[in-house]
Amino acid sequence: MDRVTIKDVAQEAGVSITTVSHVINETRSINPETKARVMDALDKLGYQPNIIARSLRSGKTKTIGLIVPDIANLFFADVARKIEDYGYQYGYSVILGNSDNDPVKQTNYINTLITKQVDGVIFISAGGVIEDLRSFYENGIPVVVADRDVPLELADVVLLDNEKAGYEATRHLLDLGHDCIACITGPNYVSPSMQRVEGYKRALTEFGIPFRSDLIEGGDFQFKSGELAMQRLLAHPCKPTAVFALNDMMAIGALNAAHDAGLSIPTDLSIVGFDNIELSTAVTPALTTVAQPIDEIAQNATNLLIKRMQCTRTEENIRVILSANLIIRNSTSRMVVSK
Amino acid sequence: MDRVTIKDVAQEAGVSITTVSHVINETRSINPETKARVMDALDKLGYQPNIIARSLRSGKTKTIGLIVPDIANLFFADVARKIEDYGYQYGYSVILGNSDNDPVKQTNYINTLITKQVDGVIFISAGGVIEDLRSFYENGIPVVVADRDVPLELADVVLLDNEKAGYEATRHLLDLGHDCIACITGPNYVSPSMQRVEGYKRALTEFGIPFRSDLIEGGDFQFKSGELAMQRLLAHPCKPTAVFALNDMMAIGALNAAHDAGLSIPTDLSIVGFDNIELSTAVTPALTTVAQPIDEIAQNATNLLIKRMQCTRTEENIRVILSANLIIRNSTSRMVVSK
DNA sequence: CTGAAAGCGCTTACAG
DNA sequence: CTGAAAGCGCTTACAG
Repeated sequence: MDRVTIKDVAQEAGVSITTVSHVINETRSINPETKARVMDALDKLGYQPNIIARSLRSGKTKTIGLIVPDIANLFFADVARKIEDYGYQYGYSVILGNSDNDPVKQTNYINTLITKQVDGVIFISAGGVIEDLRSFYENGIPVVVADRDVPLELADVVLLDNEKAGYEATRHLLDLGHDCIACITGPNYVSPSMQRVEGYKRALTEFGIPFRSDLIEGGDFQFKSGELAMQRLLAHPCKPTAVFALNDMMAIGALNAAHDAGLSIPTDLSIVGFDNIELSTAVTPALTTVAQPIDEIAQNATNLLIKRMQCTRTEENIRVILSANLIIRNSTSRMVVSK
Repeated sequence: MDRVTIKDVAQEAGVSITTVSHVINETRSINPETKARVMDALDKLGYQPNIIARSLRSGKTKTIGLIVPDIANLFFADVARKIEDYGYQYGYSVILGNSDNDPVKQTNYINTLITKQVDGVIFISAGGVIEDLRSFYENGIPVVVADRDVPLELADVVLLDNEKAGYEATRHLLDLGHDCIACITGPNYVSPSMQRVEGYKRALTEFGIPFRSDLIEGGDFQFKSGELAMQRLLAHPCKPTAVFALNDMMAIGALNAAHDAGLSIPTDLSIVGFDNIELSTAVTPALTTVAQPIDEIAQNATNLLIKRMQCTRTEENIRVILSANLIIRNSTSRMVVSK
């Protein structure tokens, strides 16, 4: 039950630990017979390297930290899953930190990850005191900022073109003839929310429709907030005939509020979501939504980080901007000029 | 930018590293003045212990592994979040492994966690070759099995009384007058699914209703499977008036299939789910469901594991069986004796 | 082609 | 009350 060490193997094979180490790591050429003896010993004793010792020596832990704002948001769950997959492919484990949209928890995680000596971090901000990120920098830990931009130029960044995506979603509703389009936003200190709203405004302007701030309802990207926002909108004098919710979770909340109010979707109200989580096809009606390229986000973030960790990239920080993709399903339809 | 070590601190304070170590860990009494000097040096240099070195020495990594079958299932996402919280409280980080219901990935993760030398593991099985668990045992890594039972008595176990929960859910439908009650199950090699079905059968028997295997549809605990199962049930000659889906994700899928088929819930069809994920209140109608005590599950699992890791418990393995709690919402109603 | 030894940064018997 | 030194399990210059 006691762990087998390189020393045991050396003894078994009758060679030095140096040789065993070189056999294991293939770091120098070894007499084939010696090598075979070592291999046998390795096998016989069931040697497993102690990576703690290896880490101490190399200064690398082969571990990356991932901080997400809300793991119960299926979008982040998906992103986390993909990042884990890609990390695994390159031999990295992922320590997941769920900041729960709480800047204090976020700070705690940042400190934990530093203490744990992760080799790198993928960071999806919950907002708050982003100065914390500087600690990574000061500890020489590379960071890739994903999904939500952060006003500190200390990291590579992988983002969506949220402005364009917001524009296209709104444009879709405008093309269907809607002219009273509400918007349920995320927290306004979060860059994707702000930028999608910018896109929304641009589309309105293009169609000569004045922007009305009273058609903007603030949510927090969770179900409940979408439901509550929709309820407020339903009480609005200018009954909106369409709603652009800045994520699917809130769109689903809005859908329910509308159902509860006896509206039929999309006849009485068109709804567009954002993210294209799996659930968006599972609700009724299936949600028209803006698909995020989750796989690309995860892949780019992981790749950039790995390059930094392995120092194959030491140049300037890079900004990757990806494109979203409107998916038209059954929650939107041409405005009915009824009543 | 170079890490500050205990040696730097010793030099700064003009003492030995032994003394610094003892100050840090409060492991022996130190002359107050010396102590103050060391504290100052610690502070001034911003010393952070290198936990890798500490781990190498102590053989402990203060890390626990958590293996879940599907992180995109909100139930597991919630469990994971809670376990992480509790672990954090005791100074443990959590490495999350998502087996994706894939026995091969599960085996991979098991090996990764062993390699990473986690101090303990909380294991929610995806089924498959559970013999893998033995490797933890052989490496002296304590395991707590949660949610899904495993036919190996090598670990403490935290489970729900699934039979009783299944009974109560079915009983609720029977009390409402339903007598043709379908059941959408999970994979049948997974203990909670089997046991909930047992409870379902017992309730039927108690009401003198013969069990009909053609009213059982197999799913995989994901949305889509609930939807597909419901579609099959709708084509069933004996139109069931009620469905017991063994988790909320499938219940929501079933809800949609029913909506799509033009049924109104609960008038035409009652649906009971299982888990009480947040989403169950966000769909329309809100789901009657069996609430799992997620917090208790997480807390018990974490506590048992911590005791094992700290060797404060060395006795026989323990089995904690928790109770679920039926929550009646709007997706179930008295059977209408119509048509 | 191979080995003895230093060193990664800690903790902790051992000695005084 | 304090310190010198061994040792955790590796990797890797250095030497031959």
